[in-house]
Amino acid sequence: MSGPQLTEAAIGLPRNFLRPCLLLLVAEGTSHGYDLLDGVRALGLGRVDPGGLYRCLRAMDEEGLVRSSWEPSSRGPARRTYQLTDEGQDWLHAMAGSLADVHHVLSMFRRRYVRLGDRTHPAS
Amino acid sequence: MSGPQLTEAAIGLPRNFLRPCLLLLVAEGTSHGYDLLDGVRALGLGRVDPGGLYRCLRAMDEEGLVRSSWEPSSRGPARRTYQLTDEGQDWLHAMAGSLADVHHVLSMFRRRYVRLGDRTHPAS
DNA sequence: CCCCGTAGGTGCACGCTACACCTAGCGTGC
DNA sequence: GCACGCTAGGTGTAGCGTGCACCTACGGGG
Repeated sequence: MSGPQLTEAAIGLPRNFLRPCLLLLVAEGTSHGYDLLDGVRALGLGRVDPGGLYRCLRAMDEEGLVRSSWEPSSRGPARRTYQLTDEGQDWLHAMAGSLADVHHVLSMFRRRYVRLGDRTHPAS
Repeated sequence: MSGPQLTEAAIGLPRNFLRPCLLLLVAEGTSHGYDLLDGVRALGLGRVDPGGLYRCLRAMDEEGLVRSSWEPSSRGPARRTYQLTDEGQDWLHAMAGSLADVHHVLSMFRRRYVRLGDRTHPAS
């Protein structure tokens, strides 16, 4: 019963993709969680659940990749704002490297897939 | 203790990436598991464990994406050879579409990341 | 006979993910 | 003042893919 089992032909995003996304957004400008939620959605990740996002931010805070500070809001409850640390910047750089690798593998896959289609029904 | 937690700045490949890779390889030509192991490594996935690969093949067999048949080998034990079904081909096509989406998201990320670098230390 | 290489397979624990659900502050309308 | 809704942050938990370790079986050579 163990092993890959899908009822839909969907491929997920890379594992841990939320982290580099959040680091990137925080690097682009200090902001708070609820705002970052929109940011990651805009980055192309559809339907991100807030729970995972806050957990991710918390984890990165504890690991020292970001630093957080509570700031009162003029309207609504206080918000926790995040800023990137030097270590976080290093990680972002490293993760960008890994993502470039993934990007390369996907390009390879696509090439092979297209070539397969050419073989099946060669264009004029 | 739940939530993302990494000790190394590594991003994994997309979830379920083994499936489309195996479907692609089987589509390129009928072969057996032990051979596909080399195939996926050549596709860019480093260090694939045989266990997961066989489980994946078994699952796709049960789902009807591939069909398997035992064939005796001239030297060594018998091998299970796999061939793609029509349904498998549909899935491969659908997965290629999903992977194209992932590829696009990664491109977006990369653009944003590079632009961030330009802002940090603008080139002449 | 034992060992090595080929080929296929199982058990299990870890960790990310997704879904549901909850608390608390603040402003507005009744 | 109170209910309500919006903003903002947070927890609990089950599922499932993944990685690691380990195992069986066949065939050939020393």
